[in-house]
Amino acid sequence: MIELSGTNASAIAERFKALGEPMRLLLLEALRRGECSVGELAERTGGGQANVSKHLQVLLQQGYVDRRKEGTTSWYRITDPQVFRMCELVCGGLEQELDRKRKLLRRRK
Amino acid sequence: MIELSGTNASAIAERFKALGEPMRLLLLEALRRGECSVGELAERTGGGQANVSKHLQVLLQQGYVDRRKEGTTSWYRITDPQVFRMCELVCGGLEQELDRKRKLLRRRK
DNA sequence: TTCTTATATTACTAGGTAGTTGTACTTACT
DNA sequence: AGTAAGTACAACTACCTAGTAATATAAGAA
Repeated sequence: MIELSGTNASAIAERFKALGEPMRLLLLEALRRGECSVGELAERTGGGQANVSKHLQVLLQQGYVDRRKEGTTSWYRITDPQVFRMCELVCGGLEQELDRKRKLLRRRK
Repeated sequence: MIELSGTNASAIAERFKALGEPMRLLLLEALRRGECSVGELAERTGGGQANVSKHLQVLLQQGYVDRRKEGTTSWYRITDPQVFRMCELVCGGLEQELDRKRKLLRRRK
């Protein structure tokens, strides 16, 4: 088991950081339906081609997505659906956090 | 249920980004044992007082930790242990990723 | 009050990164 | 060969942020 301390903290932080960007989350969400090309990902997310390609490299390096080349097009797909389990956890935390802040606002009235 | 798209992507990314920093992961790990003051957290992590304090503000804002003031000292504690579930998931992914890269290296020999 | 302790905040610097533009590369087609 | 399409990459800019040093704030002790 990898411990959350010392040298490993950097590697683990890198993996979290890769998810800490709205565009990359949108790309993962778009890939949820299945394999997709760079061009179509750019369309779905509304991002520029070069930018989408660059973000995909980050996700690829961290192993969140995999790539398959066919002719001139690159097909990307989710490597490990566990990513979405993490998103659910962080969404749950987000809901709790929103509730907490709503209560604080109510208390101030 | 919060959807991973549109406006929410930014809020979710913020929560991931808060975990995408080695020092903040070290702080969470240090807090795993229980409530702790800023000074002791600085000692345990080897960070400067100002830096530790600033990182704690980020974790506080994202709701990962909670604060209790007593005299001049601030006591921080983990709000939701689910954070560590996320760390386990990302650690699992990290191990898979390391395995994958080891295999790639072996194949090149 | 004055001094000390613990924490938060400000100002600053250096390094990192998202987004864009332009371009190179690769493959397929005619 | 030449052309077109799809992707990756390099250079650039603007912004963000981690870390540090200095200072501010607040509570308690002498």
